[in-house]
Amino acid sequence: MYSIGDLSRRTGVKVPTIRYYEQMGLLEAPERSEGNQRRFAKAELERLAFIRHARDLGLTINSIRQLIDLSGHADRPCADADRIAKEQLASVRERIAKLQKLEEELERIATCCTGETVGDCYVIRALSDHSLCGHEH
Amino acid sequence: MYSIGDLSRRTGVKVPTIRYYEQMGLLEAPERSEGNQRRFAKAELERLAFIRHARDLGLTINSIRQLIDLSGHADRPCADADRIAKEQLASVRERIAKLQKLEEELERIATCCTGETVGDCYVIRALSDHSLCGHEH
DNA sequence: CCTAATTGCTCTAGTGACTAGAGGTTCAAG
DNA sequence: CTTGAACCTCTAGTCACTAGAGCAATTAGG
Repeated sequence: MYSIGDLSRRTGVKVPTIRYYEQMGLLEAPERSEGNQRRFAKAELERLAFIRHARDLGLTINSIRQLIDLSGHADRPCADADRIAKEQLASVRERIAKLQKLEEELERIATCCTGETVGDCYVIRALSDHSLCGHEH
Repeated sequence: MYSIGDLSRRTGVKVPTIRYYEQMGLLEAPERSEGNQRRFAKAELERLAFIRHARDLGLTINSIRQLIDLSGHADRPCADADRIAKEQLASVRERIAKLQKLEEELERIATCCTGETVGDCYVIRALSDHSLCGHEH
């Protein structure tokens, strides 16, 4: 039996966040001590590690809830789990592509500033004048 | 003089978002018609385009406010503007690096699922068992 | 000039995934 | 038995919007 603090130390998930996950239905309401404090079993530790991992991978609370529901039915086809992972992958790739465009543009903006005062600062001019951009966005 | 809808159409910023920016102090409170509707001058159109551009580049409202304050003092050294742009560039690069790690891992997870049912689904096992990961995170 | 459709107004509340704080209770070590 | 850390619940705040209610003003057509 782990206290909420134990769980937090073992998974790296902060204490209020664990309570939040419980509230959101990702963790089931655990047993309580006589004094009403949470006491978690090993299964809950593992589930929290799962949640942590999935969050690190950028899955939303909702996606994680779906996966947890899924994993409760070991007999179902895993196409859904596969789909969630693939969707996540697609969204990550999209975000990367978008950020790389920004990187390019910021690079140009941030390295070309030769002015001495704000009046002729390239950063501010570039932000004001879209036409200085390398490409559309 | 532009109505809020004109401004919205010209900049691509939604009407409620324009009001939100005003509330946040990014746009100054504009003149009003006799019937209390906002009437924007050209300067405000330009400022909104600036804001839009900066938001597209991922700058926070706070950073944008700083840049706007800065641009009001054309005589100041532009080191601050430069710093904001560089910080933004660094944060974008960080985000890209992080996402690329996720991409790698999701790729592995999403493409290796050969199981037919959730019981032996690689996606769910990989999320449960951190040790299946290619690298630390 | 009148009417209807569109656009505008303010205000409140909701989103996601937490985080912070108040004000109180329980637990474990010494 | 005391003390201080850890725990409890509840509310509110974060960021950058978005949605909706319930009205008022504007504009285009007839």
